[in-house]
Amino acid sequence: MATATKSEVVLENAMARKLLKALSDPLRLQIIESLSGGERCVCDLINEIGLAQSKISFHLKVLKDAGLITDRQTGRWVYYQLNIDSLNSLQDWIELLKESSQQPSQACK
Amino acid sequence: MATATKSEVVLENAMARKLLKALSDPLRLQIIESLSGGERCVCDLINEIGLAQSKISFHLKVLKDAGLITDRQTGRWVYYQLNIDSLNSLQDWIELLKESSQQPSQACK
DNA sequence: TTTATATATCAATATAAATTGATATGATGA
DNA sequence: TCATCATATCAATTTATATTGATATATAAA
Repeated sequence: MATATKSEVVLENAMARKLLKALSDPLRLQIIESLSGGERCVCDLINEIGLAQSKISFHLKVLKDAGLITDRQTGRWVYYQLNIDSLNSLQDWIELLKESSQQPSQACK
Repeated sequence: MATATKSEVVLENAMARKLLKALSDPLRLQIIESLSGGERCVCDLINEIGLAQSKISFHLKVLKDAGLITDRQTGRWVYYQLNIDSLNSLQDWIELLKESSQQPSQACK
């Protein structure tokens, strides 16, 4: 795993915060899991997940604003896809967390 | 990356949901980042983060319930540490998401 | 014992986020 | 042009979550 300078870590933290927030809703996770099988148009997501269109649309926007998904429009349809870069960033952030996390504390007194 | 059966994926999803929810608060992220430097007692966290004790305590409980951190008591002090297993699970979950996510959709019509 | 210290919990309140139902936008085909 | 369809947006409401300040618990020191 690549090392990171302090300022890179800080940048990653801000990004991680955004990503994690976006991933913290169960309906958004359903969307993410659906998209993990490949690109989907909104109409398919609505059918698959079986919930109100405005709801799906709202959560897609949250995910897109966080950079977790990208969209492309073709005619009337909009297709969404997972953004692999954001997932990689999140994995990197977790990797950094692990690095020196197992050092025991000094005893308090 | 190891493959996973369908049922393993489902299990991981439930765990991922819990972990992501717990990680979705900025104060909890501060705690996590502090613990990423190694084990800390609550008193140190309070000083480092500079916030009300009951607040820190509340968020530590959320993180612990999610399995992200473990605690050990010594005398009056309680020490918290990141749970590496939970971080690994999260990384694995992300890895699975990526696997076939780049397949393009069929066109809608 | 009594007192002090570290941490946890709780009820009340405040804040943030999600849902709903309606409407808007923008593309297509009749 | 008009009607229809896919998607996005919005205001009002509901629901979930975090904060606050006070109190409880448990350990240890005096």
